[in-house]
Amino acid sequence: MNRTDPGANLAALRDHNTAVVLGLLRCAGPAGASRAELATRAGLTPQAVSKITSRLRDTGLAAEAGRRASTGGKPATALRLVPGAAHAVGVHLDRDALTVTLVDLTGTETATRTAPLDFGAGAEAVLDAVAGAVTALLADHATGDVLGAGVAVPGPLDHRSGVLHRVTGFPRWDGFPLRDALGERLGLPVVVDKDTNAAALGLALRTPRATGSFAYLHLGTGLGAGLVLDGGVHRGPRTGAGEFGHQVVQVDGPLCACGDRGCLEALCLAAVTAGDTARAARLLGIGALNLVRLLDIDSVLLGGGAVLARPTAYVDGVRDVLGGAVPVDVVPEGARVVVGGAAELVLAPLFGV
Amino acid sequence: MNRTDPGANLAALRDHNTAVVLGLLRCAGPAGASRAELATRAGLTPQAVSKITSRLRDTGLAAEAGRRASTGGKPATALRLVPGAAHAVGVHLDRDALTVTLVDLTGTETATRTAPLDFGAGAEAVLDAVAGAVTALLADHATGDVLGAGVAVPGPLDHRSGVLHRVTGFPRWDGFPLRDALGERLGLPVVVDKDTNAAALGLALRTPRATGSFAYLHLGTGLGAGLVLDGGVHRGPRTGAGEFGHQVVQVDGPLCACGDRGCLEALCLAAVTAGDTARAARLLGIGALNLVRLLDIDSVLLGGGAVLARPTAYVDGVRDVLGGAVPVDVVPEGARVVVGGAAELVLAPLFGV
DNA sequence: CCACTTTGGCAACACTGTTGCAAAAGCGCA
DNA sequence: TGCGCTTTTGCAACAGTGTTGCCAAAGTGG
Repeated sequence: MNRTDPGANLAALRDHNTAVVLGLLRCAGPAGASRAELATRAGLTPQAVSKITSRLRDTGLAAEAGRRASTGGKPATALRLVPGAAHAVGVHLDRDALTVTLVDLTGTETATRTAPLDFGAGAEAVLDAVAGAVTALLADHATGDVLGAGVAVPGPLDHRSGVLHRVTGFPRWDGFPLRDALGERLGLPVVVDKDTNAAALGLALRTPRATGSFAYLHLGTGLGAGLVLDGGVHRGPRTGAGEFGHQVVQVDGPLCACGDRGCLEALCLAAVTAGDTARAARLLGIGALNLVRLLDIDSVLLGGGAVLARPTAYVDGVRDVLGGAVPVDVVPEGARVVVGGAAELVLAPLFGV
Repeated sequence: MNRTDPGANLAALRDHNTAVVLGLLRCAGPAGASRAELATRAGLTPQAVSKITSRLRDTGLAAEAGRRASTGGKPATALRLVPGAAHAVGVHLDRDALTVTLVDLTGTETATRTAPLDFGAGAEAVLDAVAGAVTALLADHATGDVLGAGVAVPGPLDHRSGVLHRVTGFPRWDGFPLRDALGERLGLPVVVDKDTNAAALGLALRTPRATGSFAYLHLGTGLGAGLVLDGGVHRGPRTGAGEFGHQVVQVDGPLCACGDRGCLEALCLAAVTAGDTARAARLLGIGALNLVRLLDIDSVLLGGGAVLARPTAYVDGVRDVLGGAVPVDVVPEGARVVVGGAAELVLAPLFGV
């Protein structure tokens, strides 16, 4: 038996409950929620919620927001997050583009910039570009409290240490300590994760009534997945989870770049290249079906360049294979889901995710 | 964002820490562990551990077990679980056999009975058989404290409500409330789960230094999996996770009983029937590789009738496909892993699993 | 105008793990 | 043998959590 969750003390208890309340407040949105509502939803007593929200108001993270209509007694006082109380930077490093964004405590994007990028130019050049873009973004929209920067990168890496592994096609990045290097440049705490995981995290926090488990399938220059199980991103012990594209769906099929045969990614991308969207969508659906059956997830969300170019075709094709077992949709934010999710890497701990 | 883990109060904090300490004691085995060791491992202060273990000694769950050798100071007092302080019953309902077992607090099997069973005979007959076997088992090995009975069943069901879904080939069981019906007969709390989940849980608790994530692959009359992610059994919202056998690995392949084409189970079982163990093992390995890549798990354990009949052939075949990515082994307990795991369904909450 | 309901705060409380200090019990060296 | 040192454990007082009991505030509905 492993012990990943060790003993907890009173401070941990307080932080946990505070995160739960903050999460409920975030879900409630600008309309807010009353103390009594929070108590019911969190399973705490009203008094406990009163104490917790009192601390939050002292910190400035939450504030009262008017009265609700009465339901037969004293009208409730709505509490809501103060959006400007904290900010986070999101960075999306793609093969040919750099996107940076600034989000507030509620996850709303305040400002976004995009610039072309040559990811293959090496660490120094890319770090310069990122630092420049982030500094300019912060200068234009000066805010007091920037908690840190979340960075979404394609390819394998170690989430905890923030070190890149072998980024396919970019050997110069092998083993680069991105988190520490960028953290030093920016003078901010930095969190690094795979682009698919960032997107999945963003969706988990963003969707108003997100279900407990879902998969984000990203079909772009590659094919990968971000998995949210029981409300949290499943990264695996080595941040290697989500290798959705290299599942074998055709034993002894065509050779894939990874060396195996019949990988879903190879088949799917071949269909995309051939312009056979129907076949690509069907193959994507087969992979999704395998995943749904193995993990019993609640819904499937599609994204990535290929999907966003022909959204309805892919949604219909995948739905057709899944046969209504679970809902299928395209991510509402489109390509922005990744950079938004990157920023959420910084905010998520506040909400206990 | 979902809120599956709501607010916690002091009682929850105490229970959590108690479970952590009990889990560590169970890992320590008969040799036990000192208070200082427990404190380090749990991340608690020695005083907190002293208080917690004091409560455990009052309850009778733990006891002192002699002195350790000194390491330069006062020698430590070893604490260990009292095996007989609590017992649990495990029931394994298979298509043609019934196995019941009695385990103590440490998960050690005290007594086991096996009898032939006609699962298709319907609920009443099977319940009679189970009740008879359990009563006889308890009469022979009278112990004071039996916490409950865990039941492992093949086929889909709802773990939380204990209601069976459609058990393949046995329509008479559709929608049967097994947990409540058996609970009433036995006069004990009953927990129901899929056989593969029970096995995985047993392995998670049993293995001395279990890694955080692994998969138990069961190749018998069907092909299924039990998944342990981050130390806990992943069942999915509807207890539907682990449908490992119906992943498509051959697009447009041969028809499977489930209606799809190219399912791993159909291909694998065909190879088993044809006596082509090498092919069956290779196919199993391909499925395992898909799973390892998707979830980044630490190890793969094989079980089930077909595997246990030719263990080395399967282990070698699967290892060959996985290429050393993760360790592969056959479950040490053999077929008993399921009934042992069934009993652990009852004990697991004590240890916070 | 008066019950009644609902919301939320104040004060006292019970219980958690924590801190400070001391005793117990061994080792090692003079 | 005596002394200092280390390590383990316990007692007592403490800080801080959520809880309970009670009550004021502020609406609705008769």
